[in-house]
Amino acid sequence: MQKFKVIKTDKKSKARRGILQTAHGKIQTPFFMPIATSGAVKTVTPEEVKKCGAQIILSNTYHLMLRPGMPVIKKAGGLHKFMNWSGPILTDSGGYQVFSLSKIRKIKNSGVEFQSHLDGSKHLLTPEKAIKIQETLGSDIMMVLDECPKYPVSKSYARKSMELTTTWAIRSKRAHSNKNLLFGITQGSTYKDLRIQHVRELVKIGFDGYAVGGLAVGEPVQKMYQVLDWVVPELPENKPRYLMGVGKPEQIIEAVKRGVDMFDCVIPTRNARHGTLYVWGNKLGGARAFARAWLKQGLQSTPLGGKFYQELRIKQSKYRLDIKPVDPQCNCELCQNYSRSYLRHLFMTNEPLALRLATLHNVNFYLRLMELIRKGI
RNA sequence: GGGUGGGUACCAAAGCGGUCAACUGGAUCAGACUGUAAAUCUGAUGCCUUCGGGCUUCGGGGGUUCGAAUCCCUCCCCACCCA
Repeated sequence: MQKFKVIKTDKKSKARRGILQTAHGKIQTPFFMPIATSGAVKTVTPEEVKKCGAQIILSNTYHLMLRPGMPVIKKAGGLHKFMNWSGPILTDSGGYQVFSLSKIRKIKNSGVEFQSHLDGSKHLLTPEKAIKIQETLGSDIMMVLDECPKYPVSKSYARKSMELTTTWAIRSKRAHSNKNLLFGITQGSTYKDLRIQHVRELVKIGFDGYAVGGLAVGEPVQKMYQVLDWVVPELPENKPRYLMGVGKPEQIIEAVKRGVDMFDCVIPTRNARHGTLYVWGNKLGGARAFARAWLKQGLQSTPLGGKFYQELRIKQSKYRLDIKPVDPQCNCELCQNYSRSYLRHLFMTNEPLALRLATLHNVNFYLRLMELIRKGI
């Protein structure tokens, strides 16, 4: 059975629309996954996330392994039931924690040994174990365990790391025992020959989809786009492509134009909690035409100096007396009912409501963005 | 009326002869955030600056000293206790 189908391709770019079939339903691509690392999109409920238009969310193997632990998940009947999210869930393998928690982990051939940031206990996460945990979670899209190296890395290290990731990919695939999707993750840092070599290796192993990993870890954005230009053409047309951890709105568009179908990022949720709100920078009236323009003309020709949106830092004092909504064009709970002045007040007084409203707004923005992108293709 | 303890930057609060424009919180201001150890983190917060430094501050006034937020005198104010 074909689980991914491209239904439309853009004429002027490599952008494409598609449908990805998962155990918990179909997803329109390109899509964005709000992040629920520990089984919750911070500060909001799954019902609210769904209402924002989320088709799928992302969760994390490493964090759920430590807390609540698999016995709890098993007792609940899987992560979907545990957190009351009935849509698809993609789970990251813990590979990103190799990067983000680099101070408390050791890489071995067998896997990654983490020293828990919670209680100091040691946990060896092997490729097999990562798959097993993800199967226990009931993940619809599982990711192979990989090593996400920092930027910059020496070529020799990048090669070594990449080779390890390949052997882990093979072991992951071998351990994969249910019908849910398993994605490979391509690495190779910013080295062209490594990137190309690695995609080819992974395609040869064969996965349900392919992720481009190891990006947005500090490299210049142009390099990130360049890596996509090397890697995506090597990927099969009939498999979904996932750019892990990206990104800012314009980066998502640039990646879609390069043929990427899937995204996730903490930016909308984390920045919301930190008081940065995403606001459309131009009329959304002719949304479809507008989106099409972004895709075809590129961002240089769009308004606001290449940006079609603004980052509104609501804590700035200039919003103290601003009684306008955060974004008059937005239909979220925040913008429909509350002023900038009030939201700023909620932030300044540390009211938890601030985080919730801001999160709903940003998630709404990102999902709306994806909707426009899909319409534009 | 008597006694005791105090008055330090926007607030709170350290400092008790030089290394003090003054620890530390808070508040405020600005910035960062990319497969979430993040409702977090970084920086700024007397005035001026050619960024070397310069100038005016620790309730008011006076004094001691080479030198005072720090010691002495005096005045003002505050808190608590006793009458």
